[in-house]
Amino acid sequence: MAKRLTQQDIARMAGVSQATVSLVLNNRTDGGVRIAPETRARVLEVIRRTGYVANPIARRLHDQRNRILGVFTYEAVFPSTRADFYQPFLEGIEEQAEVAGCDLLLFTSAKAAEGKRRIFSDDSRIRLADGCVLLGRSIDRDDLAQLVAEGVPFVSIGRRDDAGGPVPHIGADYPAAVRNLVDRAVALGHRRFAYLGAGTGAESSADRLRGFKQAVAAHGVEGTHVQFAGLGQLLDAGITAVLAEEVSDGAALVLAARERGLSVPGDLSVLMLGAATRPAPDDVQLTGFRIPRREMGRRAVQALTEVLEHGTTPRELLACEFVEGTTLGPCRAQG
Amino acid sequence: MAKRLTQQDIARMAGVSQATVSLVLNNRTDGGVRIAPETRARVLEVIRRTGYVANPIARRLHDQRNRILGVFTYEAVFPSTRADFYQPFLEGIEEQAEVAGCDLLLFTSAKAAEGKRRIFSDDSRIRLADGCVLLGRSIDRDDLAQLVAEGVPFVSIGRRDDAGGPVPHIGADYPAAVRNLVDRAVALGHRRFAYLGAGTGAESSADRLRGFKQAVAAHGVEGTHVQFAGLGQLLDAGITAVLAEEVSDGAALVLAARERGLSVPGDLSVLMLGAATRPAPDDVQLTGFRIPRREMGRRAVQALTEVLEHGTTPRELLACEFVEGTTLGPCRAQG
DNA sequence: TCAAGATGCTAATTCGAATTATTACAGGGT
DNA sequence: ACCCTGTAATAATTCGAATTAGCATCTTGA
Repeated sequence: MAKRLTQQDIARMAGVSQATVSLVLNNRTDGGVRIAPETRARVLEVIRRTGYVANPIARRLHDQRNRILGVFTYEAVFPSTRADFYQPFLEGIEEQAEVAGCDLLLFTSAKAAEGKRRIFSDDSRIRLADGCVLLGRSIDRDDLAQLVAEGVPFVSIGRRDDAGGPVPHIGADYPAAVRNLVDRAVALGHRRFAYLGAGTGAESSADRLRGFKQAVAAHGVEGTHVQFAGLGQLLDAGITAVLAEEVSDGAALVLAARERGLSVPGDLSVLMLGAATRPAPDDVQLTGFRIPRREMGRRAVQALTEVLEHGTTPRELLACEFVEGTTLGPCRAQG
Repeated sequence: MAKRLTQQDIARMAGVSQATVSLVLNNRTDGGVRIAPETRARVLEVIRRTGYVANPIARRLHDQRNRILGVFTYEAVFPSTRADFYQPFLEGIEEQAEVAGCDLLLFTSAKAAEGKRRIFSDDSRIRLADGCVLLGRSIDRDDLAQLVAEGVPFVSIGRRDDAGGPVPHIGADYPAAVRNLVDRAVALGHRRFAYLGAGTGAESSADRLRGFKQAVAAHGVEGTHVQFAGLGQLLDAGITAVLAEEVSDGAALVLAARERGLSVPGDLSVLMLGAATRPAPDDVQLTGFRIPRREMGRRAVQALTEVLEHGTTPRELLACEFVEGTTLGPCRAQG
């Protein structure tokens, strides 16, 4: 394996110093730096002849930045079972990283204890990158707290509660998105709502439920929260509009209603709160909203560069776009 | 902007010298190096508390190892239009990188001149990684030659022709896979074959066509190569079995035949040569073979570690699995 | 003629971690 | 006291390029 040429080698060949080679190479003319045209030409000629290129490693050592942005996930991102969830985020991340001229480091080495990666372990590699984007439905609280405490530059995709300090994040504005859906349903005459789903655990779940509660309170209408529920229970309770946290649950409701000969949205309106984490049938056009995943990825990388440059703590919620499906209609229950 | 911690910082906090920190960090016990257990513990404690990791840049400047493997592609890998192609490879790459305890560096910074990234540019970052996996249907010949010439450790996914020297690669054994298809068709009575597709350009295309020519020659049957062809031309020429390089082309043929009231494989057998680079209708079950993409990704990373450890030049073709579809049947043309 | 200024280049240092050579200090034996 | 042998840690150097301070040498102008 032929040894790489160094600036020292070039300098020797051109009969100048290493410093001169560097100055010529970087075309420096500012601040009292002067190189005679013939010297410059001589150096350039040697460089041209030898095909020398600066060693990027050495170059990077000098400035502080590695131009590497980390992407941490608790699980592998490429398996097809996971691709649906991660892919849109990653698309945005990649796009913006390209703009920023940074490379992306996927922390595949993070040892998986109990099937789940950890950010901090015996030899955490998180600081290999200049900064890091965190990706996942929920992030370990202790990991987050440690990141904050240690001042690791990072941005979470998805809003996060404080963890010993504010957590920089780019999230989706679920409360507003859910309120919007309730507003529309109320305008169509609905008065009895149900929120179907966990509504707790991950911030994304809690935020949706919070938006739901705010909205029903604001309108003075009835709103109940059920973790699981069959179609029968909902109908028995006089519910006319269901907001399903999981798209697949919403879709299941629609299918169940159809099987019973009920009409959606005639007899029941079903709204979905964002995207699926489980596969959903695609023959049901649920009304709801779309999470701007790709945009979140982009903004997260932008935010990360802000963190790196100004040490700020950016927090931002992006609006979710309303999706006009076929499962929201006027309430025609007995009034 | 929180400055990165250095070994010097750790040393100060632990009340030792930078050299000691390095020795502890690398767990050096050989060659007369001794660190008192309590000193070691103290240093490790500071490291643990601060979450310090060695700057990969500095480390790489000195010796040669980051435990970072690069992944180079000429285009973004995450956009959904590209995900189908890259994802299975990446899945294998990620899986094996995890086994090897390495992180993956996606070269998103490579500036896109004319819409295409280049491996080598003014400030190539390819050497940030210990080694690199190259991914793409075709790889620029000049880039390849330069990689070989400069002794950059890398492995190409997909067979590559020599470029100023042998190119390390993990490919799919297209010739064997295509020969196998022809063998089966001949056994079913087919005597007039057509190869539909480019058959040139990327090695993967050329390899398929080569396998086709070998097979028809070996059997002494008729085989023609057409870049584009309508169903009519093929039938007029008495072709009974078509091997389509592009899955979508094969599927189109089948649909065209059905529209004409012809039976596949009754009147015409259609075989597909691997996977789709363009979307194909999924209601046609083409007979052909499956490219072991994920396995190729895995093996490429394994091969790369071999390159790194022993400086070898691994070249290997993986077998493609036969896919029993519904479009290959006995030849019932006039015989 | 001699200081002031311009010109052209280089020595020395820096970045962060790894390594080698070396020092410092015990305690033990004579 | 003196030498020897472990033991424990550090100073100094290295990698390749970028940068700064500074040293020669040559022009000018008074």
